[in-house]
Amino acid sequence: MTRKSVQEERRRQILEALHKCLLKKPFDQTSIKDIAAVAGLNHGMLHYYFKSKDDILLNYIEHVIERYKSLFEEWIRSESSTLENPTDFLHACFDFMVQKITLNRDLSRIFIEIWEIAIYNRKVKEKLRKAYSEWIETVNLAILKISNDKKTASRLSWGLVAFLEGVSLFSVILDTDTMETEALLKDFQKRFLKAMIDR
Amino acid sequence: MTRKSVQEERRRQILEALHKCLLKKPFDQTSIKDIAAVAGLNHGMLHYYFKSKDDILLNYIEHVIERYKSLFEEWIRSESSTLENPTDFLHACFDFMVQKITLNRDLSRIFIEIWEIAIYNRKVKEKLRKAYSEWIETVNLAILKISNDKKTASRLSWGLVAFLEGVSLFSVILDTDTMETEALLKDFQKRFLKAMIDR
Amino acid sequence: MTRKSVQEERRRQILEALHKCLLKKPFDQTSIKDIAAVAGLNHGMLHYYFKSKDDILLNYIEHVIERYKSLFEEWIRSESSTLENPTDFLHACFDFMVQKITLNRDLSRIFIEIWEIAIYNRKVKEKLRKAYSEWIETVNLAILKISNDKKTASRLSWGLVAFLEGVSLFSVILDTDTMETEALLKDFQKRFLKAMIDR
Amino acid sequence: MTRKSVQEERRRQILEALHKCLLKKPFDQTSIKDIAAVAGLNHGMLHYYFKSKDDILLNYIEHVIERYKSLFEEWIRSESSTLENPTDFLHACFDFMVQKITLNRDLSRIFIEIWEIAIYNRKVKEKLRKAYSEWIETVNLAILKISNDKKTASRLSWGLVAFLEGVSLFSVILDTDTMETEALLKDFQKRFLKAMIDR
DNA sequence: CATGAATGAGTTTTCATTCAT
DNA sequence: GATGAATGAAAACTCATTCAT
Repeated sequence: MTRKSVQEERRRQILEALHKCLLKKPFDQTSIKDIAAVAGLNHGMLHYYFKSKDDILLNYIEHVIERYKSLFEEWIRSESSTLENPTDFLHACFDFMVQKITLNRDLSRIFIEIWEIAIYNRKVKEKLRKAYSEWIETVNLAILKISNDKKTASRLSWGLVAFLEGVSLFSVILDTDTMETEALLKDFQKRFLKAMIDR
Repeated sequence: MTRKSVQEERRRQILEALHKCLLKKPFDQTSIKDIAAVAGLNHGMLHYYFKSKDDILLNYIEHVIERYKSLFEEWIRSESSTLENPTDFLHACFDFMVQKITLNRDLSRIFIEIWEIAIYNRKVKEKLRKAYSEWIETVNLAILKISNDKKTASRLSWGLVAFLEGVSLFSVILDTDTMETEALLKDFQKRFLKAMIDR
Repeated sequence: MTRKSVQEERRRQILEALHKCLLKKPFDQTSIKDIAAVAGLNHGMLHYYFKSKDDILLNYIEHVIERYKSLFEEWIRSESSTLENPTDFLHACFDFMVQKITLNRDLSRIFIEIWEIAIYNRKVKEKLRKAYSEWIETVNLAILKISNDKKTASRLSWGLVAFLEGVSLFSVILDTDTMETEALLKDFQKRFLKAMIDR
Repeated sequence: MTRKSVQEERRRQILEALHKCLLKKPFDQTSIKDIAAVAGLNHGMLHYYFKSKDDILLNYIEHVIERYKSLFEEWIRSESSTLENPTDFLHACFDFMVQKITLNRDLSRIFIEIWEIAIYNRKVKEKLRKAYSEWIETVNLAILKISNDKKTASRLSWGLVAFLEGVSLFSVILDTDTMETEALLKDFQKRFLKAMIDR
């Protein structure tokens, strides 16, 4: 492994360790030593690879966002050819988002943590805003393929993503059964998404 | 002022100070001294009136939830007589929730903080779950007055509240213009709520 | 009750409350409020009746010492007439000390606390020294009635009281069964005390 | 210096600092910062090397007990060969205990502190009980070599150690001159120990 | 006399960060 | 590149004491 890649590997190790830590404790209550222990590294190393504890957080958030963004992009690339029908694509898109994001409990927990951080941290907020904007825009583009009402498409995409995040929040806070949440979303998809788009 | 009322006054002062603090910093980064300074009290007093920092938080959350619950109940009491038509009532109910809760930015910020705390704190989670369950149930009852499909009503109320919380989240995270958010919600109300209910 | 006696009554209440507290926690870990709660008084009153927390302690120690001193003196007064035989008196004296002091577990615990305080507190040490000196002198006088060897009598009394305090310590630290401790002391009395004195 | 030895060195430094502190102030009034100052360390280090203030105390007590236990064991190993006569051994044993323990004023002060702590602290009490039991047993074995009466040997050893601890207490509380205490103990040894054993 | 609100110094403990080895 | 010792700031919490009512 090249020197560069060792560095990258270590950095990823650390970010993944933070991920595991965040499933147990909020960031503020997670110490550098906690993360180091989970990463199997000496805590001094974390300061070698990152400027500060906050720097680790910032990189972690970027990392999570990137991961899901590329997952999405990859999926689009692989599916767009097979799903040429815009309506089918929109449905598949909804399915993907629901399965990979909304119903992913660990991810939901992590994002609630990230939302909170964003509220008080300008940099994190900016990253988050950008990520959500892109997500909404992707949905918007899919909707625009079957609807010419720009205003409606814009609001619909915004509202749809907001709805999914609300569902993700509730599934965690209310400990809703995943099957029931899924059924609810399917129901929603059948009735509303269809109705809306078919307008 | 009587002894009793000094006690109550001080406790309220402290909870309100925490409220102001939470608009600036997350709870974990808010020290007892910070709260005391905002409340204009000696920090020792906070331990005189509350068992611990956590006790302040728990009381604060209860206080916020109670405030909005009673606001809601009061509204229902004052409106239920004038809105005998179930559909009108449901719309008015939606309006109320949107205006007092969803579009209340400070409240939204505070709740994002509370969601995060709930993720890692059983007691807070329980309080939150109870509050949301009651809110959903209230909506459910309103829906049931115009629909006999229990399953649908249940999902609809759950989804509606989740949607509102998603919107509240996005309006804060994306810094969406309040007017636009309001318009979006009105749009939603016009198209979907109506459609759904009239089914 | 006169004003004076109310004062005295309150003071005694407080000292007795401290006594109860000391059976549970060391003085340093006993707060003024703890004592007040046990005494059934407002904690502010403790500062009205005593100069400071330390002042309560000093008065308490004096109080305990006085109580046992007067108990002893009273006993001597009541017994000295019936026990004219010096040897009988010495044995009765030993019995009294063993029963009232050495085997009194609560008292032993309290005195271990007082010893410790005395180590670091000149005033307490002085009080304690005086009390032990008087005790030893009392025993010395009893011994001198049956022995003319002043040096031996002096050492014997000193050693005897030291022994009793060592036994009291061990009965508490080693949780020795009281019956066994008593038997041991009886044994000691039979063999040594007798032997020594009869010399 | 190796890593390991730095650790050990620091820990010893801290325990010795506590020792010095305890000669001046009771443990409860000795702060972590006091100990750190005497040890010449940053107070944060004390929490690096020990879990808590209580952990320091527990280790200190163990350390003191171990030190005297091994001193004793070492002495026995070196003397047992030269003192084959059981009576001589018992006398030498008594001499050793008197010189190293009973007449050691600093040690006596420290132990009065430890007794007090033991009264309210189960762990400390257990350690102390074990140490005294072993000490008593050692004496018991020495006595059994010259006496076949098990019951008497057992009581004698218990009483002898209690006596020595009582003397140690009095020498500190009454500020008895060390020479006089020593003479008293020699006297005791001559008369009683001999008498007892020769029975 | 009695109350309990208020003060402020002091305590243990945690931790991000630095740095010599 | 590692390691772990060291620092120092800051946290929550306790409490003797004072004092207005």
